Amino acid sequence: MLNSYTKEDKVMLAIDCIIFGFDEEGLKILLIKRDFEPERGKWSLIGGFLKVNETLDEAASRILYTLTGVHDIYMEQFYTYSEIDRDPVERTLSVSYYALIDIERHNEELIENYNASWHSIAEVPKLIFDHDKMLDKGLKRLRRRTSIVPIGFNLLPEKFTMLQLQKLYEAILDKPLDKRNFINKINSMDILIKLNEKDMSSSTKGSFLYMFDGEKYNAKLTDNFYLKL
Amino acid sequence: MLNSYTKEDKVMLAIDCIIFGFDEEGLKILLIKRDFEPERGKWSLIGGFLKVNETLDEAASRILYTLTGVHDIYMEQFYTYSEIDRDPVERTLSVSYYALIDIERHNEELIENYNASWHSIAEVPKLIFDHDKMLDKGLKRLRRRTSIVPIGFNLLPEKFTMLQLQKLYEAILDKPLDKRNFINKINSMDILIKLNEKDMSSSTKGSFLYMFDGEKYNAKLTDNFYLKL
DNA sequence: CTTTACACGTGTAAATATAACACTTATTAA
DNA sequence: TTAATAAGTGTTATATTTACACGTGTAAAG
Repeated sequence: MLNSYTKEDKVMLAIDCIIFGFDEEGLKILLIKRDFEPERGKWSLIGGFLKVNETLDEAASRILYTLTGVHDIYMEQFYTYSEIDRDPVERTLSVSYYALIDIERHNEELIENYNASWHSIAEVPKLIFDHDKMLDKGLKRLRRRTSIVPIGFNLLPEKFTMLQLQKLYEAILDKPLDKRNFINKINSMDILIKLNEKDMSSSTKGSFLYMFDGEKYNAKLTDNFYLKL
Repeated sequence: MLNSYTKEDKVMLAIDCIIFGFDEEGLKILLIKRDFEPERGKWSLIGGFLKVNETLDEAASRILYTLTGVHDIYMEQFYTYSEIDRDPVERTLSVSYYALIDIERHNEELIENYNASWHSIAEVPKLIFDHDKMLDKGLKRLRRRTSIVPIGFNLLPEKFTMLQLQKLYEAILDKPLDKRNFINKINSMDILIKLNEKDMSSSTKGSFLYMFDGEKYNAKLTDNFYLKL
């Protein structure tokens, strides 16, 4: 804004989204196999273009909804990519987001229609354009964020066991955690509700189910309160 | 990219830059007083528009050079703002950067020509548009980054005293630090070169000058090596 | 009915990291 | 020679993090 308003250049803005999910096998991302040129048949993050009358968050929500059939997905914008030739067809910048969803809670049919599928984070194929770079940065951001702020719950069903939660953190941080230390840490934060309900699928004894207590968490947000796992 | 390439909307992209500087008085930012509409006479971050043939980093560098006369300024992109009416004149998104410069090393004349001036971080006036929000987020990012990665040196002259470095960190983190603990921490990182040269301006005894050792630092980057101040 | 198998749940001690704290030293100017 | 001033330097106490092992409850098998 050093100059007055004159006709400035305009560009196309893509939104590309890393959709993270989690199951017994670990951390996964949702990719689509492109059925159009360029790069037909190659794997790609989920994306779309910004419309002139929506915000980036709205565009990201729209794109996420289109593919998953789910509203109100947790997401965070993390970087804007602008290499001149990043998209070989036309000058396009891309604002990247990552999103966290409960892997059970999405529309299978939509995913199939769009040629999408889940890939373990350790076995992600080569992606188009600069999507590899995006994934790298997004994953790093996710790691940093989850170890500070309890956003990981977005990857779990509403009710979960302590072991599930631990496995989730292990998958995200890509390192083993000590069971007792983990439980002590989580409990000391006092942001979980312990239910009078057990998951009996994993053992004869059964393991208690927990829920994330968003209200308690929000009440604590004033102090600089964080995890560090 | 769920759809094939058709005519997608295009938008104007601004780049807005928080230029941080540091002197005896503390942490400062460079602001310009707008001499054009809208918001004439109001304070604003330093900005400009992306040209179709440059990357965001190039645009940011260009804008920084225009105002300061300095090349190769340390900078980091941190968020892209997209509220529909953030700019009342025309639909414009803004990619925000922060930059760190040695406050002594810029072109006074240019700054005057552009109606720019330095403002202590504690006394920043109301800014135009969503620039307040940008500053808030940028400052938070700077705080987090400086306490992890030694980027603070970019705000100091090449040679500096320990006390200067401590004052810098105190200014960025906005909290007092213990002198001995600070020096021990910094020394334990082993990324400074102690010069055989003293700054005599502050005391009769004089205090040793140091330089940041970028090579040593880079060599250590492999391990997860960080400050935590 | 008893035993076995299995994962759940729990606490303490050692090691490490952080935080608190005060005096001696070098130099110049009075 | 003395006084004044900021520089430089280590140790102890506290807090945090890590390491580590066994009793418990339940269902299925015998």
